[in-house]
Amino acid sequence: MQSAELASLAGVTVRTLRHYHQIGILPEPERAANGYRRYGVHDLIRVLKIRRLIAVGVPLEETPRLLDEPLAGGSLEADALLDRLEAELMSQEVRIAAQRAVIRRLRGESGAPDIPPELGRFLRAISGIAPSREMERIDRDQTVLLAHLVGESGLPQLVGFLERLSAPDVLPTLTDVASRFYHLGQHTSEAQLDEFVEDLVTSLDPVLRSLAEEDFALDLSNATSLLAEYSATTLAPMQQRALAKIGERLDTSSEN
Amino acid sequence: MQSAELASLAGVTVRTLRHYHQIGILPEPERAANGYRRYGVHDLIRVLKIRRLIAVGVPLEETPRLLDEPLAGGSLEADALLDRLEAELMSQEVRIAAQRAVIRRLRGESGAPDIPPELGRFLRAISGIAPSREMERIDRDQTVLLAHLVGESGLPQLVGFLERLSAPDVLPTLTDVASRFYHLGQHTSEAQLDEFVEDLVTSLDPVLRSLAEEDFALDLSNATSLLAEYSATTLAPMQQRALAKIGERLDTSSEN
DNA sequence: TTTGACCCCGACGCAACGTCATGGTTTGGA
DNA sequence: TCCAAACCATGACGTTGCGTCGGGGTCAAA
Repeated sequence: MQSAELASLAGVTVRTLRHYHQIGILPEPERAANGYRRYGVHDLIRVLKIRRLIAVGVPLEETPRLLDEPLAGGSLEADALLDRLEAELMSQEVRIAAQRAVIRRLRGESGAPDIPPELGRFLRAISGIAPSREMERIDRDQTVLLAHLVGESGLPQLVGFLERLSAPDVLPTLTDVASRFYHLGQHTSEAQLDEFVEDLVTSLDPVLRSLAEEDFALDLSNATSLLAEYSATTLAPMQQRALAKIGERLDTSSEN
Repeated sequence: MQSAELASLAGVTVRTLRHYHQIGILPEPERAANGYRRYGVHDLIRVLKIRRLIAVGVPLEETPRLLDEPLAGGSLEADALLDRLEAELMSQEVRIAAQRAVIRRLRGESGAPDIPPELGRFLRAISGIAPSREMERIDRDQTVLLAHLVGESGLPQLVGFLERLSAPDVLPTLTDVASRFYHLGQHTSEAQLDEFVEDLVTSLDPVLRSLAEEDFALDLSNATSLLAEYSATTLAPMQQRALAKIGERLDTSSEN
């Protein structure tokens, strides 16, 4: 037999045989006068065994241990091996299941694949009123950031928070406020800015208070600098001023 | 932010950031006077998005396509992407299920991991009478070879064949014959050899005939040379002679 | 004698980083 | 004030199981 014949008999490629020679798990056979390798049936058997082992997940380098001395109390070692292999498979299955869960939820929410699936529907609820794709992107970026900063444990809280904000009784107010926020810009007068802040606080403050009472407390204390940096680098100056004023108002009103 | 800070915030290693720079999916930020990279919150967001994508199975190189233009009719592309990802996961699950099935059967049969699990119990049935580990190994090797040569489609046939041979009414005869075959050697006289062949044919011929009638026809025609080579290189001369004689006897007796 | 179809060896490529090796910078504490 | 610890940087090799060139000999049939 020469290489191609052995390869086709064993169901592998010639390159595979060469690889097995290189890493030393398949002994080099004798050569013919022209330098060609001449394989025998024992080489075929060896390759077949190797393939059986990799089929159950054994790494190539470990195959010699199992092939060259499978007799000496092999049962124990074999059991341990099977345990290791199955543990590996189980962990892979867990990973795959998690990935599929995410994919399914992404499908259900029809969201982009780079946002947390739990928040997709809230984003969709607001995306309609964003006046530009740029604004949409900003919302999404901020969502990604927030979702990560609150951590896995904070995610349900965040979801509850957004659920409250997108409830039928609040949503119209919210979209109105958001739309006005989007359109803040250089053309906005000082009076208009103050009016916006006033409207926002009076319309949303009750909701925020009720949320605070319901223990929806998200701890973002060690993330404020990041969020501040985000605003500073992405929002229009007028929008930043609005945020600052809102912050002041909420601080003073919560001191009561 | 410098590297370590961004890395810990994003839940990755510094090396990972460097890798993302190298393959161009994360833009190099500006440097401080000392050459250190100075990251901003947008870099953090970018890394977080990348991590979300790889978490669902997107290869790193494809992330820019999804991150830099997720808005233009993205829904279609996103759906196709999810389809691809899920298909990939499904194929992995199939592979894993197959591997686990093999492992489970190996556990059940408690066989070595390099033999087909379906044949493990037959091997065990004979392994007890093999007079040496060498003989055991030969049996196992031959089994591996045979199982591969008959192919996936032939395996059930082979199993049926062996089932018949290891049925309670035949097994004692078989073990007796096998044991005598194992012990053939230089010390065996010509008369003893002939006697063995005779005994074997008379005791097993009926079984073989009944199997032949039941359509247990295994086509090994294009494998005879391999099997012959195997015998020639592993069996004792006397054992080879026995096989040859058995072959002759069966040929002539089947001509009837 | 010219194709194909074999054979050989050597070496790079892949995916997503881990892990040195080597050297500069900054900072808090003895 | 000086040192150790903890940052930062670049560069390069290692991992897994082969696929895929590139360059060059060998052997059969046409």
